Amino acid sequence: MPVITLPDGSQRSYPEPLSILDVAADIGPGLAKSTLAGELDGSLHDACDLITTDASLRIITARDEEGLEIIRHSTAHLLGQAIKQLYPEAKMVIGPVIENGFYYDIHYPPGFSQHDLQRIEQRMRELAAADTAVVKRMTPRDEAVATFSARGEDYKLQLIEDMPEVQSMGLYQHDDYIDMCRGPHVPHHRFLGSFKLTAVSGSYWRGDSSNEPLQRIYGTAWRNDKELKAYLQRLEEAEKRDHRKLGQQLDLFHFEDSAPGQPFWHDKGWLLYSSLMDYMRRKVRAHGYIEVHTPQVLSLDFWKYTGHWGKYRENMFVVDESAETSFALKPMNCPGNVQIFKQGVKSYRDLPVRMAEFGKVFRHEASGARHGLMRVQGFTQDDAHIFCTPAQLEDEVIAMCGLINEVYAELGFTDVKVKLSTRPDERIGSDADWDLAEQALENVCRALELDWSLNPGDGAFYAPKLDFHLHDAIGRVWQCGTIQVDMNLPNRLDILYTGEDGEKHRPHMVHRAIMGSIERFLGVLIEHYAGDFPLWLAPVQVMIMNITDAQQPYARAVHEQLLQAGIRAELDTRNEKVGFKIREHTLQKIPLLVVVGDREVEQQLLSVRLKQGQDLGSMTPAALIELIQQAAQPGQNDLPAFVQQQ
RNA sequence: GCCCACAUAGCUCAGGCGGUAGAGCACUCCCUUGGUAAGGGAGAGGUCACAGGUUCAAUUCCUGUUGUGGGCACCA
Repeated sequence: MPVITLPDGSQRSYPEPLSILDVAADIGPGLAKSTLAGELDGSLHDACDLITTDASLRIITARDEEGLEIIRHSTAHLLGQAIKQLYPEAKMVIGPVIENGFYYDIHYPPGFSQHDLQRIEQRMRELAAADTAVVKRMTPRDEAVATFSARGEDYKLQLIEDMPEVQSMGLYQHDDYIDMCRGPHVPHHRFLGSFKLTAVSGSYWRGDSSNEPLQRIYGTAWRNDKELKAYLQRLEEAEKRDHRKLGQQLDLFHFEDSAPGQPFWHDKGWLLYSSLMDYMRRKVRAHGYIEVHTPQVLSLDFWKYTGHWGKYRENMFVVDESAETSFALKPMNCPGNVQIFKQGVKSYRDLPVRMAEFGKVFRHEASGARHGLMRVQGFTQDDAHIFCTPAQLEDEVIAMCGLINEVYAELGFTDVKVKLSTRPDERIGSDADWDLAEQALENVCRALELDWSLNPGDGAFYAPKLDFHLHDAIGRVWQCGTIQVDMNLPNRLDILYTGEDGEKHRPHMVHRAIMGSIERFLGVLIEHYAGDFPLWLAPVQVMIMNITDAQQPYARAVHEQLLQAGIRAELDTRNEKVGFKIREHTLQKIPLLVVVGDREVEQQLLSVRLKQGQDLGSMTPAALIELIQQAAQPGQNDLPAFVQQQ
């Protein structure tokens, strides 16, 4: 005699158990037709599942987020069906839902080519159009084992072995295909159809590279073709702001075979790079840091002493290993900074020492890991190490969080989330130290009311950390800043300070980076701004164009004047029409375009327009200089709005 | 490191079932001196990533290497 409570609070009672779909049908035939599943007392169930007791029920349709996930999950099963028909020897592994779609891992040693993908997708379309019902059956364990044994699905059998406590599992069948799943799934294939297979790649059984390799096929799936199309368009948009593409188009940097994973910065890219570095230098000085600089190449003995050789030799570039004294390029700045701290005797009066180093480090990466500026082999970190007393620890971390958020806001990132990563299984140091360090970080998160969450087990092997995740202009997340409370390196490298009591004490050491790798951060910035940098970062801030040769002397004089004022101005005196010049420099995303013709020369004025097209009318060179100096400030990231306010 | 692709002019790309290649833009020169997103003409430009192999002949086919792209694994 179940009584069903619906989301609007209304109740319906029924004489005997009935399915979720039955309830939907009772509410209305339209709802029944679009029912995908139901949420019963907070957990998702298939539409065919019976309701035997009183419960609250929410019908899930494609409009719900859960509905979309169900569609994606079922499309993965559709992929499975197509694969098994076309490649009967393939063994299905797992097919989960991911952001925007799904994938399926498949054991199929010959591998799938792009051509296979098209073939599979074609078959999926045929299957989706065939108007097939999906039938769920809760199946006793031994029967499920028998089913998958008969079908040669070795991996499904292993998955069953992984859940010894489960006595019956949901098997979903459509036509000749059977898959095991927690569900729910769509009740019928008419809900499927707006999908596309997007990529094929490799993966590993249980995600472990020492296990056998698997094939993974990625797909995207949506409620309808309109959503699918919109998604594919979003992908195109993201492609347009790809930093590698923009780096080429805007002449910022290039890569070449002679230096894999190391950018050649062109003048415009280096202006960007320098602007960022200048900005950070000013910032850290203002926040009480000292800046140091340590050697690039240090002896292997030193790296053995610090422990890096033991742990990271695979990723270290070694110089002349056969020589009597071997050296390696530094992969990290911390040991060098510690060496500076160790010079002389430190008193508690000297602490905290906030030591910044814009140190260039080199890390040899696995061949498949490199990726434009996002993963390079030689890069500069905006690194710092804070040496402090235990009593100072939390305040120092609080100050760092303040600095980090200030920098992000000025760079145009307002949506910042923090993850507290705690001790991993493989680690060094005592549990007592880990307790202390983790507690300090958590205290800070609470005290500052950061938007934070726990990421258990994801800390570095030597320290727990706060990681800062930025959300960019198109919603992607980038992990950039990090704060790591390290109780281990001070021990290992034996650093000490003299306390108030005259005794030697061990300082705490906090590693911290805001941008992380400058190279990578520039990649993020390029994509965030789509190459449209705010005035204070734009490599070229102003382009001066003459209309005919007659204005060349005046244009040159104005150019000089702007350069003298410290403005990044360029001059275009080419024999081209002004419309042509404007088009080119607009495409080069130069914020301010200045035109000088006879009228301007006569009145000693400049005709100014914004990249976005607004005409700012005429102004004197001095007025333009003042405008730029006021607008080109960190944090001032919207020139049209700034101009509007003037 | 693993899976699947890719590498042709400065850039974006076409081409060829084996007979050393083409377009647009950029570049150089000429005409044009034009007021806010492409004025016109001519010219120059390539060891078809690199190394082997097959072949009378390889940019094209095969193998390997390097690099790049999408993922996996890794990421102090």
